[in-house]
Amino acid sequence: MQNIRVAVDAVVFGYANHKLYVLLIQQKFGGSQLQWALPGGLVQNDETLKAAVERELKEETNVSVKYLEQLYTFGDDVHRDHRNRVISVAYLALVDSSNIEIQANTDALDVAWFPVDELPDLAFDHNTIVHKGLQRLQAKLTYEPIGFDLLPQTFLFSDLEALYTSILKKEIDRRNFRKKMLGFGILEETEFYCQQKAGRPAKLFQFKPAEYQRLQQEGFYFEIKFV
Amino acid sequence: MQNIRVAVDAVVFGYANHKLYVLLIQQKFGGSQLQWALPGGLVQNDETLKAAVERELKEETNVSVKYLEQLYTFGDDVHRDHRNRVISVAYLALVDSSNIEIQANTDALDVAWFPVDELPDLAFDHNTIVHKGLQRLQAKLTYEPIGFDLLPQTFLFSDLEALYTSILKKEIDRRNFRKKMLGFGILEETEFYCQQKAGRPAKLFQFKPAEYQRLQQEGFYFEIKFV
DNA sequence: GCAAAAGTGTTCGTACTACACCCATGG
DNA sequence: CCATGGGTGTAGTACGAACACTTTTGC
Repeated sequence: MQNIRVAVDAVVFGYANHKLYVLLIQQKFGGSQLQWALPGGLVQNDETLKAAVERELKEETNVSVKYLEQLYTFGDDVHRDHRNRVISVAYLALVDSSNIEIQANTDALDVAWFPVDELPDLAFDHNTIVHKGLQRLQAKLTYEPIGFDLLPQTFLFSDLEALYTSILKKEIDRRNFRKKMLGFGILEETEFYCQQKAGRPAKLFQFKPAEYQRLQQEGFYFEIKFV
Repeated sequence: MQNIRVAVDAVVFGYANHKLYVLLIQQKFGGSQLQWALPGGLVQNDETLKAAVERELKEETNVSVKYLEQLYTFGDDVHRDHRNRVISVAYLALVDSSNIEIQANTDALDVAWFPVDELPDLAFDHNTIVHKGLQRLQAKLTYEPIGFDLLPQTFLFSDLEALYTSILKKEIDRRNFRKKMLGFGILEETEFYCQQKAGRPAKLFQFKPAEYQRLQQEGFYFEIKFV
């Protein structure tokens, strides 16, 4: 008789201060040590996997995501939990973290953003899962315009550029980057300018998803490459 | 109480006659209509997901694969089976089908290769799974040298080319293709020639995985693009 | 000698790379 | 007037795209 539990976990990325962050929680019923973990939990009998992720995120962290895709299913750690074997379907989520109030909801003791480069030891195999999520994000950034899901609706070009360079850990020429991005025709200049920090005011841009879809159907491919 | 079963299914691709094939089985205890289905079955409590796939493939079809990767987890059809909900972790497998004797083993009534373009109605959501597998294969062909896992160890350049054009359904210039492929430096000319069918005899080539790995670590990227 | 498939080079255009100076604002 | 970050153009190069004839064999 099969005795395996099915869980979902979410790697939720946010971007701020020129750094990539992961959303972590401390579970109420953690037992032994209070380790940080990815938000997630068991799937209910009558809900889809995706619905389960969304429910857990709401219950535990109060975020709602801008982008969500299935990442990978981790099920090879046969003894991850000593009572029942658990396999975990991991999801990758992106949020505009500037626009979000996280809070520990009913099921979580605490919730916080951690810079992805400075993670503590996480529960179970969650470090592995985050790593896989980061790899996926890095790969997808180069061939799908998903970076915009980490930014506010209108954003500065310099932020977009910093997002790419910091997540991919590669340098890039500012002029070439701008030329290429604008060349796609999927960005729109707004009439607004940034409330300055210093220096010359910068135009705010926004991503045009509809235009991207249209172009895509014509055989257009988004692609940002670095040396 | 959670009541969900965990299964694995494999999309096994083979290549022959300039066509891509999928390996299908008819299950012994299919119940109602005898539909064709992907090889697969329930995961045992103490085996990894990958081991489960390999076991089922052996039990049902007697193939051993050259390439195996996790594809996607299908779990949103809450009523796929009316007694228990089942989620299925699908794997993508590639075999050198010229070198394989398939046979219905203990658990299968019948086993056969079907051209991927002429599939019957499959059990459950298996048509969807095959489709996803095909998409993944098409994508990976262009940025990883996995086409070789569908070919015999030594092969003709014309076969390699036909593999690409038929799976990706795009034309390509023979000279440019050859130039590019050889330019990578991951192929080796053997001293053998093809037993002719007609025309000028053709050299046999082989893939050098070790050389590919070496280059990869130096930052080399395999990439085959089409218009 | 002809049918069938294999093998091979060059030209052209495009797209990426590298690179440095001026601009607009706030303090 | 200076510090800060924003905005812009050009020249060189390398790579992909297009394209057609010769070679070797079997029959």
